[in-house]
Amino acid sequence: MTLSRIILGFLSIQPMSGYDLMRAFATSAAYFWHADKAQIYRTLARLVDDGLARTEVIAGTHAPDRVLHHLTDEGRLRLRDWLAQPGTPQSTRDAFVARIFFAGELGDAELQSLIAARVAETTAARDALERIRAQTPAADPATDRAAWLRAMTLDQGIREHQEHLAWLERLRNGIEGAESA
Amino acid sequence: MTLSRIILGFLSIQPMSGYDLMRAFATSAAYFWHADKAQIYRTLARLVDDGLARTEVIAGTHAPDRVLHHLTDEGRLRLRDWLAQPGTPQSTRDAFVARIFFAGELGDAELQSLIAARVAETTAARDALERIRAQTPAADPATDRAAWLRAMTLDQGIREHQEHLAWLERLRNGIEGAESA
DNA sequence: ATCCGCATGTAAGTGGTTACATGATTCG
DNA sequence: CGAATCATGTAACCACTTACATGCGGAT
Repeated sequence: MTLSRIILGFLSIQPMSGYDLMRAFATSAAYFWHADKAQIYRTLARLVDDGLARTEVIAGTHAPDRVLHHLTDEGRLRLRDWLAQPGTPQSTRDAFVARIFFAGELGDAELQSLIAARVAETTAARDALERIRAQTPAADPATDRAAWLRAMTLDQGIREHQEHLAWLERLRNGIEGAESA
Repeated sequence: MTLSRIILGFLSIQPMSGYDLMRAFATSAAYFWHADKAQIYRTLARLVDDGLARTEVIAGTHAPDRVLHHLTDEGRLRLRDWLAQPGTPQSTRDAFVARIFFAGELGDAELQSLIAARVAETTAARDALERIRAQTPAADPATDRAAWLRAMTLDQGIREHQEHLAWLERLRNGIEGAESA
């Protein structure tokens, strides 16, 4: 359900192919939603079946055909309904934090190596978001609210990764301190 | 998979019934993992089938029977394997942030009411975590690392909720500023 | 020639949610 | 005496992941 509405959201910005959406989920949407390509193609097919999107085939000139998906009027209405709906409280799931919670029995070296791997992942994710932000013109809430809201979610994504890195650093220091004590 | 390992993690602290686990997921684990009761009972049954846990029925004296689940030696090994494994990068999913990302077409009032609802939710979640922390004795990494790691995840949960509230406040202010301009 | 990126999808399996079901105890 | 909480589970459905599958064009 949420995935289908997020796809409608992207189509409301511009018509997109399944592949375009894959890239959107891997980049701009990475901070708030993840979607697999199998899911994307399946969901697009359902949106077309339900009349919320329609397809337009662009013959490949020097590339494979692209199947562009346009939002229909019905689709735009449904998107709006979803946007205005107060969300059901979301369900957090983070396997790394779960590991740390139960990691009392692990040795110092194992813990530090888990943390180091996570630092690398988080840094890469933050840098990817920062690269997107660098390509995005500054936006003002009064003149272009849609762009401003997108910039605000991006900023928050970067900030959260930054906070997460600070936490990992505190963990690292705590373990080191205990080791030398 | 991750759910089954988290359950092993809880059983490694103490034997628990399905109901105990439900409460654990609703309280101490709320920050990093959510699990439905149907899932919990199904997964517990599978752990027993696979020999990673065993049951002990406690006859109810003035309450229904409880089925306590104990970790087996095999279960403890598998838990350790999972803990030491470098995690597959997790997949974020937050429907609220997704809404904000696409909410350009919503009116000020609708946006503010979405934000207000989220502030209420997040405040409640943060307060619930703070109540748990208040009941938890301070832990030191050198003396009781397991307790210290649990306290660190709890702290980080609280801090993230706090950060989220600060972001919601910036959103609120931006919308208000644009309105009056 | 070979690899990488573009572009599309299907099939099978696993994980997660919602609705259905039951019955005792405790508190107001 | 009614509602909430404790305690257990099942069935059906829906969402998500992983592996399989194909083929073109451009770069090295």
